[in-house]
Amino acid sequence: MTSRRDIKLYKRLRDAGFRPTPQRLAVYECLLDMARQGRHPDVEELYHAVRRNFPTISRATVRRTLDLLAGLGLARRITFPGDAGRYDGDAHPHVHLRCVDCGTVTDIHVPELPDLLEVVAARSGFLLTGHTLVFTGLCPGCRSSRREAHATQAS
Amino acid sequence: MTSRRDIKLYKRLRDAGFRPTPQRLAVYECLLDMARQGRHPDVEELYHAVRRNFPTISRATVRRTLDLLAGLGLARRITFPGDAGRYDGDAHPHVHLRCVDCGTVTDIHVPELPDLLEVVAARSGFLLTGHTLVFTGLCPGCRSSRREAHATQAS
DNA sequence: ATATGTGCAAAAACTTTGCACCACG
DNA sequence: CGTGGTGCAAAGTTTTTGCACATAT
Repeated sequence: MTSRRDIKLYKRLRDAGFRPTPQRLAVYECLLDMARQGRHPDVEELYHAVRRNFPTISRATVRRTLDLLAGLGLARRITFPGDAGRYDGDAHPHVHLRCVDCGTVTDIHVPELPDLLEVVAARSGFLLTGHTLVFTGLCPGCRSSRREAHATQAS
Repeated sequence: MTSRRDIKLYKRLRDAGFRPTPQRLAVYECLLDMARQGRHPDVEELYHAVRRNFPTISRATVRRTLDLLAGLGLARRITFPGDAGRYDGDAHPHVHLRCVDCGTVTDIHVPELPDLLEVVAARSGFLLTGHTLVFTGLCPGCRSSRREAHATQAS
């Protein structure tokens, strides 16, 4: 299970004074897999996913590892109102879009984002270290199904 | 306590088929007061604040009212990783800055935001209805105190 | 050896929900 | 009257914490 990709984490952990335990590598591996599929798991989902390859891991370790990864900048924690905390293995600055109807979360990389970051940093005097940018609305699919619904019941 | 400002809420509620109860007006009033001071209370804080003028109100009503206001677009719910949900009485699109050291949350209105909204909408096909934009980092104050700390302990 | 990390389970924190009573329309 | 709203308390979720055992340096 341990792939080439884990080497990055291995070194990163050592450099930061943490131990590259199998649990941590497994959680990271799993998180990256899900990110590649555009999935943003919560602790429970990740726990079950990791468990398939690492049957003895505990929820607490999954959570602690995720927070550790987030602290190292290797993962990002995103919170949506009315939802458990989720984690994204894609650490590059990007925006999350959440459909209020079907609940799916989509990643979108906008080229204007770095500019916005600079503007915010300049205007605030903050030293920026992270961000959580969530837009909510109706996804294309739910827009059309909602139109149909209206057309059917109303006038 | 009921001020001119509540008239807006009064009509808004009626129009949407909800009753303009004293509790709702009181919560809204209080939320706006805090927003004017740049504060972003959670349910508990708001509960105690409203209680001073409305001693019988319950936490549940505060929460239900806040969610109602958020649904009407009169308030905004913001969630920060590792923190209870907070509410902002300023419903205009703006960005939140949170200091990871002292925890304070600052509002910042950036003129580039509408542009970003448009780009996101265009690129995604979403019908955007809301957003939660949180940047995290070190505020100017904590930047300097951290420098001092380093200067003292390290080399 | 010793500082770190893990797993389990208990505790805490936050949010939602059911229900009896009240009030406006 | 009936629908919608409130207050209280219980139940449900999610997250944090304490502690004994295991592990890597």
